[in-house]
Amino acid sequence: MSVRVRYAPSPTGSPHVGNIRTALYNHLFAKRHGGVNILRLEDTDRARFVLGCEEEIEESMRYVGIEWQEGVGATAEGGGRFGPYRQSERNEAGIYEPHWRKLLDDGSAYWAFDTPEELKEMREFQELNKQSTGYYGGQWRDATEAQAEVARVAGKPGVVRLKVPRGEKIVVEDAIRGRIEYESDVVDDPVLIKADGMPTYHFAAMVDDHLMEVSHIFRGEEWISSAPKHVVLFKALGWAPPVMVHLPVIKGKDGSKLSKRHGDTACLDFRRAGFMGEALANFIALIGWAPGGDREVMSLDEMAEAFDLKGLQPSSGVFDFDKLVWMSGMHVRRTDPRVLLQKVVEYARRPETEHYWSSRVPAPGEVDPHVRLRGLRLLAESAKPQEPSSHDSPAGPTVGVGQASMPRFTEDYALEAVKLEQERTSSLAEFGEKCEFFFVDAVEFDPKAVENWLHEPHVAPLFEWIADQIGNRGWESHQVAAADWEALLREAQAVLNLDKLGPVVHPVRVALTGSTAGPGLFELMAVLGPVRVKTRLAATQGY
RNA sequence: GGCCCGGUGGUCUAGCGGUUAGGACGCCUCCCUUUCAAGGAGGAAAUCGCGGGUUCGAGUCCCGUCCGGGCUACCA
Repeated sequence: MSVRVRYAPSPTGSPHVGNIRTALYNHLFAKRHGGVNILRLEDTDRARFVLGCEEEIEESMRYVGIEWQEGVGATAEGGGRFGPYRQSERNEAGIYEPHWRKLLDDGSAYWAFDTPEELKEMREFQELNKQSTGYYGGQWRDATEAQAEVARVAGKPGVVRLKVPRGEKIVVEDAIRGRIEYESDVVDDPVLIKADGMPTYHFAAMVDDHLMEVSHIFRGEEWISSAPKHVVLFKALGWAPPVMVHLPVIKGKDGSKLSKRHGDTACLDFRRAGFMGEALANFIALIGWAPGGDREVMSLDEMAEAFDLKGLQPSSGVFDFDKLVWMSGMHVRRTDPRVLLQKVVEYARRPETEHYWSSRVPAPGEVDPHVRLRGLRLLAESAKPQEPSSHDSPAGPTVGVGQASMPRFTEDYALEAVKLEQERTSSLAEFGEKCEFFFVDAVEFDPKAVENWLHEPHVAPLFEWIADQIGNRGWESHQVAAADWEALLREAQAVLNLDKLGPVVHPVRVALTGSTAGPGLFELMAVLGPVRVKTRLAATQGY
């Protein structure tokens, strides 16, 4: 049997991470078995339809790296040979009607004309008598065609309901949990066709799954209690049901269902926050799925190769943001620096990035979003293609003729900066504040760092000596390797008669970066270049 | 209320009748080191929700119970 799966969201809002995880599993499973992944839109509820969210669905999927070969947005002609793939269009095309007509004809379904008031009354009565609530027939389940005709002629709006057999056992086979049995007497008769002529999820989704030859249904756990209805429906239609896979929910840190309260929950929120799609995919895939062994950090391809229904979890999981950050860092480190720079620049240039951070109130201990944005902007700016230069030095070509003129920022310079920060950065956004000092004219100092390292008496003569040496050695006209910087600073240590390298390294670092933390000093100096080093050293006078 | 699903350290999980209950995040200590990370080595942290059984032996099987979640719409 060939694997055909579908992600079938309803366009009622931007997909959150739980939805996207379902979509991701579809993709992984399809890829694992060389099958087909379908994107189908369940837009049968006109009241809840949200304009523009179809794009958000596709964006979300592309962001985390989900591929689909068929359906809405697929490259195939018309989306594929089972189109259309929007249920509203399918209904218009008359795809569902013959099937519910057939159910009506053979007595598997019936017309019901209850008013909302009548239904409400029924429910209240049931609750009062501690019965299970639901529609178990009322006066319409066994009404004659003549009675139905009377109601129809009277202009009463009617719905088509499935006639769930009574006194039977309904067995649902769930791929994760196994066999689940239901007394058919507690399964109420679901509406198949609404009064407005639209099919409900129960009907449209199942008919489509069959027509589209779907082999496995991946969907949220909240569907599990509707599953018996679907089993009955398939049987009534004379079709074999697909394998059902009910996925556990993703909860927030406090154990409740993930919601706005928990911060970012929409998939695209994480793109705005600067997480690479693959990292998010890796992280959410592992809530509810264990690849076996001790594997955790995986690419999409690796996950697809390892994906197996057996690793799926029946219990719900908590979204642990800290672990996402860790996972994200692991992916940052795995990424080729050139690709990484490209991603950072792309991120920096996306308008939503600016919106996201500028409207954000920083949590205690969180970096100032404005510093982050400034760094991102500078990074993107420098990575702009410049007029061609003959030499591709990391320090970049110099502007003007004077010896001490400031080298311009180039893409290569940005690349070197990203390379140096790569292993200590855990998201695209973080490159903002991490790389900022590479690009600014005047470094912003951390008061504490200044206090600790710039007030030592040896600092002024140290900086002076280094500046002199840069001049004396004629370093300003070319780039200087990290090893040469190291040699210079070690010499400074000897000249100033310091017993450790620390008192040399730390003040210089503060002068150059404004901070006590960061990449290796010598490497960093090699990237900044002699001119900038000298300038920054001089700028600390007065501190 | 009714029906259904779930329950291994704070979190994600391995386990599938016999293990000192393993790994990962987070936390702590140490090493590496010019700082911060990363990396390496350790540590604290789970009587496997609880109570009964079955068994020589149970996280693993059975029953009960508690807690959490879902559904109970002409929403999906």
